[in-house]
Amino acid sequence: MHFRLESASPIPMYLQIVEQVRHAIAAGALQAGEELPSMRALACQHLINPNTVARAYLELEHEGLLSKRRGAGTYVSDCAEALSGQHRLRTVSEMLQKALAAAKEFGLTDQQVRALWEKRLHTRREQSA
Amino acid sequence: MHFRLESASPIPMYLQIVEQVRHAIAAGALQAGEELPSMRALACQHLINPNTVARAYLELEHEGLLSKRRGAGTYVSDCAEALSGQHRLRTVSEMLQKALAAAKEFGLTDQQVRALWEKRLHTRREQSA
DNA sequence: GTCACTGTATCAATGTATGGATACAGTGAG
DNA sequence: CTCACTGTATCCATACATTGATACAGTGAC
Repeated sequence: MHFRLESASPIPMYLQIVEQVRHAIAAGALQAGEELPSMRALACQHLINPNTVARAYLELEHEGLLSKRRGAGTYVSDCAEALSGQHRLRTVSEMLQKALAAAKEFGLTDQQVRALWEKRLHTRREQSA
Repeated sequence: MHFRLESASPIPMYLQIVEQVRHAIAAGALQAGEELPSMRALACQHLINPNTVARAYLELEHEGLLSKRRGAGTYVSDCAEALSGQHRLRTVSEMLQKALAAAKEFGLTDQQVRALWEKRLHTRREQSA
């Protein structure tokens, strides 16, 4: 597992780690049971504090993506891939929910909302093409 | 203009003011040219510091919704309603954009995204009914 | 057991967000 | 002008988020 961490980024280091691990699992680059770099190893490699890595791994453990064994190491949990899928769907769903809530709060009509959606959807297709 | 401010809320006081002014303008409760309560008056009324109100009014001024005259008072700017409309559309559009970006990042198919959208749209209609 | 490795726990340093205290400066009615 | 009102600017207190320093505790190869 290779990390690209930028201390200058506005995104906190521990979140960069969290997101990159999540992404790697989602993309299949990290398989269930695979071992992650130890907290100290990763910390040394990127000149950061082990606590920072610990915090990232802890959050990922809470999400069920990682499972740690004290004295042994940190591993991708068995159900990581399934959880990852659920997590992705839930995340996008919640973002859409919030956008719709804002639209309602703003008093936009269904027509206006649908128009925005179609516009964005087309923009997206052009970008990915 | 009546404010409902809760110091216990997780939303900062100055943001509560910002949002309520935005909402009042969007709803037409505040008309162009109308005067807002002075910073001190509003601060005294809600037992907060004038600086907090100043911060809210400053942000609203940056958005173009308010215009201040030192020594005179704070007023709803002439183009507030138009700006408000643009702002609402842009905000919702950006939220949809972010949701779609996340979906793309997660590798969700167009079908999955559309399914989530339809589901959320139906939920919304039930709620508002 | 010993030792070098794992993760864990506790406390401190720093930066930022939020809100407050206080003094400064412009406006306009009298 | 004078005075009571406007907004403005500067500095401070507190809380919280982020990161670091350091010591503790479990594992497993030898």
